[in-house]
Amino acid sequence: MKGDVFLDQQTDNSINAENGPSARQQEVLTAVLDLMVEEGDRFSMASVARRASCSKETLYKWFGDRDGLLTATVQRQASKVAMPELDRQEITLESFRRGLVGFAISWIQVITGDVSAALNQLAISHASSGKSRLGEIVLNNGPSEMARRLKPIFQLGRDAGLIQFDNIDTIFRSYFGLVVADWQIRKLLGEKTRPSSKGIEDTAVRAVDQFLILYGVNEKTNNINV
Amino acid sequence: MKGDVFLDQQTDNSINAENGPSARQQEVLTAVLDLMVEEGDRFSMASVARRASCSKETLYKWFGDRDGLLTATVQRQASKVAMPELDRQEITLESFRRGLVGFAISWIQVITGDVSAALNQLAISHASSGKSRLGEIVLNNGPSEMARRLKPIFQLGRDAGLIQFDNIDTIFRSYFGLVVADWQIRKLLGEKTRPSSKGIEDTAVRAVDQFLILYGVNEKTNNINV
DNA sequence: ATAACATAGTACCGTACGGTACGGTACCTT
DNA sequence: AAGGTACCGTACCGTACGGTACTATGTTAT
Repeated sequence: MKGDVFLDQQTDNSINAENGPSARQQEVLTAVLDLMVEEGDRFSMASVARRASCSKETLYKWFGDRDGLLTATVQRQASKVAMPELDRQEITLESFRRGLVGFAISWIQVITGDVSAALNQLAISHASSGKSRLGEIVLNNGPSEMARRLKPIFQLGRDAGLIQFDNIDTIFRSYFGLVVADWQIRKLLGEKTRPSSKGIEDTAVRAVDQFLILYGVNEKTNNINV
Repeated sequence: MKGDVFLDQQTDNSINAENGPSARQQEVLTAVLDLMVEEGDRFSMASVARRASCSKETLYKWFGDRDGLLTATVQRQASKVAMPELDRQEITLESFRRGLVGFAISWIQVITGDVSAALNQLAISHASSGKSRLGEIVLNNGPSEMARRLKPIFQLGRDAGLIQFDNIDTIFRSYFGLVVADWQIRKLLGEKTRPSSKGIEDTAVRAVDQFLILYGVNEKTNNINV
């Protein structure tokens, strides 16, 4: 009998809440990510088991069901996608600009990469039917995380007298738009041609130039937020 | 025998190439679109037949297979999504600005709407596994179509001495970024809160203001493209 | 040593769905 | 009236897949 407390002595093998997935479990998640990149959402649990050399039963014991497996993979990987960092020490206009350009370059590289695209595609597929929280997770680790990282930087820039703005959300949205532009949606819709490093760099430099025209104080009268 | 020309006298009931889908066929496609909005990609052929009050056999006779049905729906609908128009007659700075703002408002409304989101989500899901051309179709009717409509407008603006730029692709990308910003990706990832009309208007006005700062000639020294 | 447990491998079950076949009906043409 | 065509409704088939059960093989703890 399934619910019998005397027979039901199995220990709990699902992901450890505090330590996160074990080494072996992470191997499995890596395999899942590979399959995501290769086949989108169309891989089966059997194919995961095959790829990871584990049994299906183990998958279910560890992750509950398919959704749990996807969620664990996205959760682990979304935060792992090499996200740009900005050095808070530097504070001259030139170093500030350099920092923003570097951030922009990394960002464009990430969103036009296969891993990020696969995660977003999967999350978007699932978001449409509201069955899982993958969309939320990716949103939280993508755009929202970028906002979290950038906003303090903008504030530093303002404190240093380099830029000015009223609304932190608005300035973030401007930066987002100028940097990401249509790169992401084109990639998500399957456009094959990835931009060259040169193309990415040019876009980033131009985006930051424009951003500083709009919000920089050195560029005199141009700021509409005064 | 299947290929026997004498026995194989059936007429071709698939979509007429020159006239497009018949009225009845369009009814079916409308039902499919509704299901797309409601359930994403997870509706079955049986549910389509039920909703459209037609037989599955008819679906297959008309559209070949599930992919054909999806393609027909996306193809018909993607171009139908109420896309902003710009009046080419007016040519003063203020009317030019008004035109750009109106276009931006419509655009944001479209991409944050359920129909557009459903089409993009479906196309993105299918793009990941490269099995169908839905991504291409949506890309062609979305971003690429916007570019086709906007570029001549920009050229008009340049001819009228209102804006200046070197590269038509670059100026389009700037406009795209400032207007679309993160609205679309957030919607695609399932963010529930739709922006208010006021919020959309504000964004559009701000985007165009910034756009004109970057590219307008009246705004003096600010243009980096001189 | 031996008992308890974890895991790989595999067989199996139920179901959902894409696709096909067929009977019945309405309409159109001759 | 008779034949043909298009269509609806439904039953059916094969397959793929999520999920479960069972066995065999270590591995660890006592």
